[in-house]
Amino acid sequence: MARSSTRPTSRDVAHAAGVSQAAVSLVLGDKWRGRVSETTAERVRQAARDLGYRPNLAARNLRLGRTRTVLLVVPALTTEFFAGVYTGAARVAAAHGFGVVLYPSPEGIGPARDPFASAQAALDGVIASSMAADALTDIRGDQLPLVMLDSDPAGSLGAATVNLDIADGVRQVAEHLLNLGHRRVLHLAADVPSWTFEVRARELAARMAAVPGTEVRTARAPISIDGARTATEAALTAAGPRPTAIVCDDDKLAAGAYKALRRLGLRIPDDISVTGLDDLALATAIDPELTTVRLDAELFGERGMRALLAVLEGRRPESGDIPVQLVVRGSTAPPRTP
Amino acid sequence: MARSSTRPTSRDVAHAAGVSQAAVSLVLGDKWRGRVSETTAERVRQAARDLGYRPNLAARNLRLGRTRTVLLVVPALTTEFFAGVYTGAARVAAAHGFGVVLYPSPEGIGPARDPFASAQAALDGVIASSMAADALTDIRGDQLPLVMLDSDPAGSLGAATVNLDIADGVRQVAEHLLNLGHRRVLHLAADVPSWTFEVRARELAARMAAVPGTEVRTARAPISIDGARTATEAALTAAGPRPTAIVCDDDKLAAGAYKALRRLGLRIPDDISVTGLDDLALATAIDPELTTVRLDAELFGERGMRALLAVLEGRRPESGDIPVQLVVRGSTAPPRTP
DNA sequence: GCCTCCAAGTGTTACGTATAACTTCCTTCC
DNA sequence: GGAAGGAAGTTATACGTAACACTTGGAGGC
Repeated sequence: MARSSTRPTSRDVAHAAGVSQAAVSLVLGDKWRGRVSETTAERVRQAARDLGYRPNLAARNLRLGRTRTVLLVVPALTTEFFAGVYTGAARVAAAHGFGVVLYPSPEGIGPARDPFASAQAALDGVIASSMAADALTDIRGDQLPLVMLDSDPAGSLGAATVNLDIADGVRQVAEHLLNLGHRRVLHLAADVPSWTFEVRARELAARMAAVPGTEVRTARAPISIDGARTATEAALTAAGPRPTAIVCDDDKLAAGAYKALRRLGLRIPDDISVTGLDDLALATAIDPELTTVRLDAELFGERGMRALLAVLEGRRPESGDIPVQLVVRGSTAPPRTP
Repeated sequence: MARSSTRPTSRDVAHAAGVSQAAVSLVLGDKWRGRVSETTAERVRQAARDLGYRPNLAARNLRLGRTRTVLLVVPALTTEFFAGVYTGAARVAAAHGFGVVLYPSPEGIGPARDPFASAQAALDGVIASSMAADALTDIRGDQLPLVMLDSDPAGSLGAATVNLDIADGVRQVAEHLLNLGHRRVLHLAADVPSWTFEVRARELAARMAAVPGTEVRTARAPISIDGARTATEAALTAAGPRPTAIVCDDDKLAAGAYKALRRLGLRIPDDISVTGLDDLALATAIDPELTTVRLDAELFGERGMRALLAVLEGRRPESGDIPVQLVVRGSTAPPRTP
């Protein structure tokens, strides 16, 4: 009988089934067709079940030289957006026998900022959000296959990129506001150095500038409700004509803008329109519901994982941005008076 | 020179430094004092740096028979609550040389529901939220050290438990509402079979029953804004006197209740009071700001990890529930008329 | 001058798995 | 009846690391 104190190994299973360890490996690895008889295979499977055998992953990983595990580096877990990205990536990964380990780029996790130290797991590759760029120096150190999410295709050091078509989303927002008649816009920008936010600023400016008489002012805020509230209040109490619409870099900032507007006694959308970007649950929790751009987070994660699998298999990753769509709700309306 | 195509091993480092592989292991493992001279040690470290050596974790894990990696099983990533739990757990883990791998119990991730298959990594232990109970059968299969978060201390099969003092939080909510004069309460309950929600129902009922003339009705809803809205609308349009307060099992449900009340033309808190539980960012994003119970998610995670470390080292985990605190905001007021 | 002891290493092994290479036995075919 | 070939396994090995047991050369003690 096997030693009960320690986990059973494939050798224990072999002994119990009266075969060699190699046979166990063949059977459980599903490579036994034509090499082991059906009856023996069943005997092995039964023994494995009886002993509660689980293969030692460390040994398997060492032997195979790969782990079928990838790391997903995200900026934070505070919104369901990256939860969606994980879900999509994990679904594709599972279909290919891969696992996904999550590394939330830390804010205050402490000294071990190294994702590899933190995740301990041996990895085959990495998918990283550009917003978590601070964690990436370590990653480029190892030369693990890398896929960047929402990152500048030109400046990614040759890593494959998968992008949402944020530029088009901002374009849709701008057209929507212009069509409603807005000309003076406040851009509530995320105070985070990341390509995905630079794109918003650039595209909004370009689109508005195409129409004469428009004006875009910019306020910067950290991505938090309170930070956005403060920045919005400051921007709206400053000198000059009040903007008729606020374009926010994401929904969380928009929620902060809502709070500022309530404090200032301004009504949405009567006095001022507000738009977001993400379409989180938050967008329909606030009143009025937020006009925003829906991002398909799960598809984003799926595409990221598929791109990484392509890199791992030496194929070229699928190209083309992921489409996004404006969702018009109650927070936008024509400006009151021209 | 080392083969450039494949990752350098400790043997490559040894060769470069002109020492044996054993010496490299001693130096880099920080066990060289009195065994290797300072100059040799420095030479080894330099060689390791030059080659960009990273130890092969699979080999180390196999050799040591442990991975210094634990799995954190959470029900979902859709709120910042479990992000906080992760942050706390990861902080403590890092201080002890451990890594934390996240397994969000899937809703629709697909066939590989097995956390071990999904996380691939070899694990030393598991911390699991009771809300993710569906994933736990596999976990009990292996006899990995296990710590349960927010789980019935009596029914946890001997696993260590770490709990928030939810009962006390509900008690505080009930006292607050009773003091304001509320007697007819609707309990908007999460339609999830979990101890942490059972506690809420039990404690609320007990506390209200202590005062004569009180009445607690219950509505069940899935934990989503829309589900909560629907359930609340149904409950409030049913026959019988309208409740003067709604006690929600968490903040997300409260946000749904807000939407239902807006649709029904009822004002908060004038017509009806609402309370939540969690104190998410959402709680201050909605209008009026939500009276709720603040849970210290990070401390929860820290305590969970410390308990698991205790189990791994054969010590007894710290006992005692984690205190929580009522935060009174604008969503509660005395009922209009008695 | 010989024994002891310590510093500074090296040789070797085991962890558990997957698989290439080999063996053995039985059937089939000419 | 002997060779060929396939079915059903087994034997042996390597993956990269950590650590135990051993070696060597010199310093120190009496």
